[in-house]
Amino acid sequence: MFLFAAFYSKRGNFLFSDMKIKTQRLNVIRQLISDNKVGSQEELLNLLEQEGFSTTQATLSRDLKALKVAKRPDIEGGYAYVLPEDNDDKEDGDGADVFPVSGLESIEFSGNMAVIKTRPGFANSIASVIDSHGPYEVLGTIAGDDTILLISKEGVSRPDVINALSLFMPGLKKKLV
Amino acid sequence: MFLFAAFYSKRGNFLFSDMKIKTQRLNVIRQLISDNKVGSQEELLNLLEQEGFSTTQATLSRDLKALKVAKRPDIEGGYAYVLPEDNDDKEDGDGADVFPVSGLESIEFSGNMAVIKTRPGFANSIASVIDSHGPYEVLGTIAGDDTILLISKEGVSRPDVINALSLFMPGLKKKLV
DNA sequence: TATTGATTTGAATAATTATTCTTGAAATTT
DNA sequence: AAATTTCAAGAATAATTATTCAAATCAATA
Repeated sequence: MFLFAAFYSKRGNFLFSDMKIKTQRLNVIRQLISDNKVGSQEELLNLLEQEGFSTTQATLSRDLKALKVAKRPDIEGGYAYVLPEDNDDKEDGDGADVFPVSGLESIEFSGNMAVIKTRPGFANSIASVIDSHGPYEVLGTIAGDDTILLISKEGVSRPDVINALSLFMPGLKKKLV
Repeated sequence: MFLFAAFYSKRGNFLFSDMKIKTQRLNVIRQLISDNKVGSQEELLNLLEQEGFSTTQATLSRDLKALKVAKRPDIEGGYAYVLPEDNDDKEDGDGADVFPVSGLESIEFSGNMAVIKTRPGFANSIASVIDSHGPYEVLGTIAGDDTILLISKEGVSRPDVINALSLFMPGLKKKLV
């Protein structure tokens, strides 16, 4: 008998908590959407099945809302879901930084928090970028002059936070302490 | 009896052609969406009524598709339509140019075409920006090294083209010859 | 251990949006 | 001037998506 027991849900998925499986699913959804052209929730449902996730359209609707995924007309006639970061087509060759990456110094975790150091005066603008994207994994931020305190949602791992932020903060991973 | 007759449609709208009224409506839709927070097509329908446009949900669905308007979850729980350019939240204070505006020299019309002059080597990147946004009013572009030829859709006026391009080409109006 | 509260989720349903089918008006051709 | 083609758009409907409601699970507390 183990001290740390694992559970199976009624749907047969391995889980330590509902929270955990939900976060996993959200991450997979993000990947699926950015890799494939997904035109409907039913389509996404099938892709998720192939990844071993069994769920329903209702849940997907909620997930997509949580991830702030937009549905937009595709150039090729149909529709496609897009992640909040993908909205502006990246790298047109000349594309300057939309994000003030230059101001970013470091990011380091402690517990369910991260401390982000910036160049003096940059904390607010960077924090407001984070806030405006409102990633699911982030509970909130407080910015001083050169430091941001970021509180992550319970049950969310550090890689989850890093991945979520990286979507709109290019080069973030290089700043990890 | 006049040589140039004006017509009224069965719906009582003044028009010289269906094309004309459609283009007008598309422009108004763009404005309404960027000014107000519009959460559904029915809502948009009402706003359009107030602007003097009488139409149906079916037409709006088609219009929004033509304009490549996306529907995305709003920060405040609901949903909101967003123009293809608005996708990234504007002016966070530090916002650098996403668009290579610096390369733009001039734009001048002739017939249903416009000739856009750029700094040497910029034509392609600028044209690809235009193409990637795929505005309704633009039929297509051809880029050389420092010149772009833009063909506008029939029935579309010059201001229509300018307005459409201005949405993602800041400062364009100043370059008008 | 019961109880309470908070969360996630599925099923059913409501609401919304896309499309089909058709009509009518304008442009084009014969 | 007919005849033909093209395009816009409404009505109806199909398809899709959001939400309501109930059930189940986990966490926290008495």
